[in-house]
Formats: sequence, structure tokens, C-alpha cells
Amino acid sequence: MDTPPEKTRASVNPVSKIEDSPVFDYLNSLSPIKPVKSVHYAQLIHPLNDNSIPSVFASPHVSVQKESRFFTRCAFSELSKSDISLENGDEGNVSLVASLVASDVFELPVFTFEGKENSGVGDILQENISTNEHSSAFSTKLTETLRYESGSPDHNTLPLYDVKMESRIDLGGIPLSSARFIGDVSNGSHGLLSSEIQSHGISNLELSKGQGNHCDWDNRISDASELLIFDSSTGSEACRVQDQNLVDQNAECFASLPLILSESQENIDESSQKTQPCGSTLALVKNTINNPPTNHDKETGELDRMDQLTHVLSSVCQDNDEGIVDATGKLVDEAMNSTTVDDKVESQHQRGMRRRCLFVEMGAAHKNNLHNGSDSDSSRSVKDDANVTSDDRQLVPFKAGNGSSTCMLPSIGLHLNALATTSKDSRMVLQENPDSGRQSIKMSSSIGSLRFLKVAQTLHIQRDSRSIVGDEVMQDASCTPAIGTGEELNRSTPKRKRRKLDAGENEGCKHCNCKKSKCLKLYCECFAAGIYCVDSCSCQNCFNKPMHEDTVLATRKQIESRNPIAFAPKVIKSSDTYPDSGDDANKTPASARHKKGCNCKKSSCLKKYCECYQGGVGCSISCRCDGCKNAFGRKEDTVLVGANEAEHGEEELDTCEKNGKVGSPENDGIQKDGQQYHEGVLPITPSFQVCSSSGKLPFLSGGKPPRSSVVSIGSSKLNSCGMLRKSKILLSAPKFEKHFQIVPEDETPEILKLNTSPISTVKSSSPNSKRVSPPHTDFGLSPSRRSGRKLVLQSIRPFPSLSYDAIDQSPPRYQ
DNA sequence: GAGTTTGAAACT
DNA sequence: CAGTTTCAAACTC
Repeated sequence: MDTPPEKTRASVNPVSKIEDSPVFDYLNSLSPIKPVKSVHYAQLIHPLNDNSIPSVFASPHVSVQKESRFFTRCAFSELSKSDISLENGDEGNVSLVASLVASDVFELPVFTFEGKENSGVGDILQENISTNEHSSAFSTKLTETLRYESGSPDHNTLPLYDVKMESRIDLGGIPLSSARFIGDVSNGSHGLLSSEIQSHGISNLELSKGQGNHCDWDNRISDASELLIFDSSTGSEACRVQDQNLVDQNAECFASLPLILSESQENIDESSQKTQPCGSTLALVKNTINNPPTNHDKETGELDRMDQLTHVLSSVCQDNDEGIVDATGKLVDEAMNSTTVDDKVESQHQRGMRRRCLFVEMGAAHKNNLHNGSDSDSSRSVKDDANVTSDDRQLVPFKAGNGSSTCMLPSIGLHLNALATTSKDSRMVLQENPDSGRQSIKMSSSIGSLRFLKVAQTLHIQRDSRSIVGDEVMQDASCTPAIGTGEELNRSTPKRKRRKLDAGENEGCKHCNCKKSKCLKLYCECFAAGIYCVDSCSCQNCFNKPMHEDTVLATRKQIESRNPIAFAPKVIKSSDTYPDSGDDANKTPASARHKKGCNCKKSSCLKKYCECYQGGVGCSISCRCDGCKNAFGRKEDTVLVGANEAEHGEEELDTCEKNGKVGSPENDGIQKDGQQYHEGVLPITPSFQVCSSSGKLPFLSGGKPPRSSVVSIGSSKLNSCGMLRKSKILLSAPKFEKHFQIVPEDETPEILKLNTSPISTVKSSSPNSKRVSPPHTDFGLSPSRRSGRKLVLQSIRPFPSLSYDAIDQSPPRYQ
């Protein structure tokens, strides 16, 4: 904690020292959806399910995530071919936004896999590659680069050509200017630029169309638009370009990112004296950006600019031979404001959620810079964050308008929770929830970011990481809470906090009021949540602060030694909420369970004294409560339900379980695997934890607990049969807990152990095995069978490796 | 806002 | 492992 932040920052080598960096931990935590000790942290960090940040270890995950994203999109894209007129006779090809860079940055909204549902992404990509020999050199380069990054030559190869097609197709309804622009871009095989534009255009198109498939498209569109808005706002801020038409805005937006990055980089360079191989590139980019074409020449001018920029980017991309690791390092570097242009480009490639997270961090970093005196960039980024926040608010109704909304951001789990709870499309839950993304973005804006940073730092602490970046950020966060969240910070009294919590405004925000525990015991909500106390806390003699990192870490270890799952999410999601199941039965309280069960004697499990109730889950057989009346599900009911499901489930369960489960060892193993999987998933899903641990479920504020407040992120999908049987879950509680301990909580070795076995098992026997397969093998698995659900699972899986320590989103098992 | 209740966490 | 104490959140007035 004492290390001078700047010094550390400057000295840190993004690539070589990534592991030492808190950012690295952070990234790791992001990767999967995992809760556990870091879980909370991880959860907070994990903005989007599908967008995990790749870690060095998870380098393959990066690609996986990308892939998963594709899958997700595929699953969601339900437009019929009829809706799209393909050109060039490439109907068979899945139209993907080519450049990962673009996709990462802008979250390409539309991927149409209709014709290829049965084909894996890898296959599709391969087809595209093979069929698109005529693609421009740039596209080829880009493809190679991407491939290289993904770590799998077979994956993530997205020819620009496809992008072009996509643009034309989807842009049909777009405003003429935009359409033209896009078309031109596509013709020029300017994948990166076109991608963004395309996304934008698609969004517009979709909005205007109002055709069927609204739900999915709306989600996507909203997500894309959100992203676009986010970027655009940033870009607009950075470039301060006004009165430009949509096309220009798009171009500006896209261009603005590099520009911003480059600018910040320059500042960094000045301060840190880092070598920037891309100085010329920066200049070129800047020139390109700064020289907007006239409207008349817009097409050509834009095209030219695009070309230039594209070439620059492509060249930069080619320069990235580091692969995922390098990318990770770059991410880290970004977080530290040491990002180089190519780094930025790289980061864009891997973006997705990571981008959002990074933005958050970057925002914090910018704050740091601001403190350091590098104003223009810093302030600008801050503004950007603010803009983003506002945009998000606009976009996100439920969060809108409340200054306190930022509070939600802080909690890691919030994202996931939000995802889980907000996502109405069960299919999308695991993958990418627009809402979640929004939340994550929000986080970046204010305190959320701070907390987020804190979380990262915490992770870093847990890992004994020596880098100070996290601390620095954290400190800034804690020390400079005023930025963007003055409202929240100002509210220091516990009662106010409670009120806010009650009001549901502060979900995810933890404000302790510890007097004697020094915030170093699980009594402290902040500490228990794995986050540092903030100014808004009313604690006394608090040691749960970055400056006491060592103490915090030691204490945590001690507690964990005593109880490995002490920091694990208290509520574990079971697989009940299978989307398709649809019946209330699925939504029964059993969908999630408290890891240990409650011990209520007087509250009848009807008040928040009850952790089950607080977590929005029903009591289970593991509870020792008396007179349970838990609105989410009584213990007795749980048992009954389990029995019912056992019978009732013969249809589903029998189908699945009977297939192998009962009886034969293999089946047994499968079941175990399935359970493990679920378990892992649950813990992984910070959402649960967040929900429960935070205890600030929306319904709580609202008053009535939703029947299934907690949405299972991935578990449900994982279970091909639909949902886990409550009874089974209950019965397996001990085992579950056991797994849970291993998985979420802690230390890599254990996790690895667990991970291996479950994964292997799953692969071998379980119907879900394909889904379960490790990230790097995801594509390798029969792509043909990937359905949306499967895709979901896959998407989830990739993340696990990173996190177990930190964030739980993805369970170790996936490793 | 103060005081009480409650049950988890910590301790023995 | 069970019983007790400590603690802070949740709740009530």
C-alpha cells in the first residue's frame, strides 16, 4: 500500500508483470462468473457475462469470450433470412462483423447465423475465411492477427468481407447518408470502422423497423446502441465535434477512441517515458480523425480516412504478436494509463465487457492523472465517464435519474445480479445482458468505478500482488469519492444508507457501520463482500482500507483458513430458473439457495435477519430455521418441491438424469458433474452473491420479494434437462458446499483440481459436456450442435480460469 | 435518532 | 461440535 503508485505504474511492464498487477487479478476475476472470496470483486468487475477479460492464464479465454459472444449473438439473432437480403450469394456465410476491434469496441449488434445454426462459429469463420479469398489484404491481415490473438487459428477469423455484407444487408433501412457511408466503408473493407457504423446503422434500422423479434433485437439493439452511445459520447467529448451527421458522428466516434487513447498515451509517455512504437501511427490516426471530409466528399473522404485508419490499425494489430498474454498485458497497461496505441487497438479487439471494465479503470486512472496534473486527458476521460453515465441512465430506466444509482455500480455482483435479475430473456442471461453492460458502464462513471477499483485491488491483495496500481486506484477511489458520486458519499449516516438500501437505490453498495470489528471481520458487510470500506461507510477504526492492505489480506486469509467459503457468496444459484421450464415451479425459491442455510428462530425467515430471505432465496433443507415462512420458499416446501420435482421431473429430469444418472457410476458422475457445474456456476455468478450478500435485492426495496428474485445465470442453461432438482440440490447440499468451498473460494491449486475433474467429467459424459469443455476447446467441440443455450454455456465456461480466485463468475470447474 | 431484536460470526 | 459471546444489521418506536 505504501508503494508509490506512480513509480509502480511507470515501471510496470504490461506484459511481463501482468501477473503481478492487480489488474491482472482483476482481469482474471472477470473472466468467468465466479463469486467466492474474490467473488464479489469479480462480480463487480464482470460487466458482461460474455465479455470477460482475458487473463494471461486465460489467454485462450479471450478468444473464447469472443467466440462465446458470437455464439450468444447467434443465439439471439433470430432474424429470419427473409429479413435480410444477402448479397454476393454468401447467404450461407454467417455475417459477422469482421474486426474484433470493431466488435469489441462497438459490440457489433447483429450476427446472423440463421443458416448456420448447426455450425460452430469456428466453422463459420473458417468458411468465411476460405470463401473470402478475395478479401482485401487488410482483411487478411486483420484476420490473421485476430486469429493469432485468439490463440486459435481456427477462431475469431472474421473477414471484413463478411462485415461488408452485413453492413449492406442490415443497413437497408438506415438513413441514406448512413447507409451510403456504411456501404462505402464496407466496400473499402474497412472492417473496423464499418463495424461500428454497421452496428449503429443496424440499431437504427431495427428501431425503425419495429419488426418481429423485437425482444431479442431490442435487447441487442439497445445494447449496441448503448455501446454506441457510450463510445459516441466519449468520442464526441474527445473530439468535440458538433453538428455532424450520423455518418460523421459514427466516424468520429470510432476515430475518437484511438484519438483519446493516443492522447492519453502521449501524456503517459511523457510522464513515464515509455517507448511508443506507434508514434507515427498515432499521428496518422490523429490526422485522419482531425481531417473530416466534407459532406460532398463524405463517402470518399470517409472512406479514405477509414482506409488510413484501418491500415494503421491493421498494422498495429499485426504488430501484436504477443497473443492473448500480450493483450492482457495491454489491458493492464490500459488500466494503468500506460496504454500504447497498439495496446489500445489490441484492447479493442478483446473488448467486450473488458472494454467496459477497462473504461472504468481507465476512468479511475484518468482521475489519477487528473490528480497528477495531466488534465486534458484526464478531465476528458472523466467527462466521458460522466457522459456515459448519463447515457446509461437514459438508456436504463430503472436506474435513471438517481444520483445514487452509482451505488449500484460499485458492487461487483451487481452486474451479474443485474444481468440475472434484469434479463428477461433467459437465454441471454448468461451471456450478455445489455442491462448488465449498462450497469457496468455506470460503474465506470462514478463511485462504482471506485468500488470497482477497490475490488480489483482487493483481488490483487488476495493474490499478494505487489503492484500498486490497484492500490493507487483504490485510494483514489476512496479518497476521491467526490467524483461523480458526491451524493452517495455525502450520505454517511447509517440510517440514510439503510434508507437508500431500502429504497433499492443502493443495491450493491455496501456501507458498514462497524464499531468494534474494525471492519476486519465478517460482521462487516464490506469486508465480507470483499471490498474496502469507503467514505460513505460509518465504520469506526476501520482497517478495511487500502492503506491496511496487509492487514486486510492477512485477516482474510485467516478467516478463509478457518472457513474456506467464508467469502463465498452466501446465496448460491441453483439451476432452477431454467428459462424454458417457465413454470412457477422453476421459479420457486429453490432456484437459489443459501450456501449454509439460515438458523432463524424468531423471524420466521420473513425478515432480513434471515440470510435466505435477504438473499431472496427460499430456505432449504440445509436451513435450521424454526417456523420457516420464507416468502421465497419454505424449507418444508423445498423438501416437498424436491419430491415433486423428482416425480414431476421424470419428464425432464428423467430424460436427462435417468439417462445416466441414477444408478450407474457414470450417471452418478454425470450428476455430480452437473451439480458441480451448477454449483460452480452459481458461485460463479456473482449475481447471486451480490444479490444475497448485498442483500439489497430490488424487491427488498420494493417491498415484496419476487418469486424468483435471483435469476440463474448459467446454471439453468447448463442443465440440459432444464433445471436442477431442488431435491437433488438439497440432498447434495453437503457435497455442494464442499465443492463450493473449493471452487469459489480459493486458491488456485484447489480450484484447478476441482476444475479439472468436473470439466473432464462433463465432457466425457454429460450432455452438457460440450458446453462444459474448456474455453480453448470450445470451438473445437462440435460446433454444429451449438444452440443458443449451449452457446451460453460455452460463453460461461471460458471465463472460469481467471477467476476463481477473484471473482467467481466462472467457476473453476470450467478450467 | 435511540433503542431493541435478531441471527450470523466469532470465540471458548 | 456445542454453547456462549460478540457484533452489526434489521427492525421498532
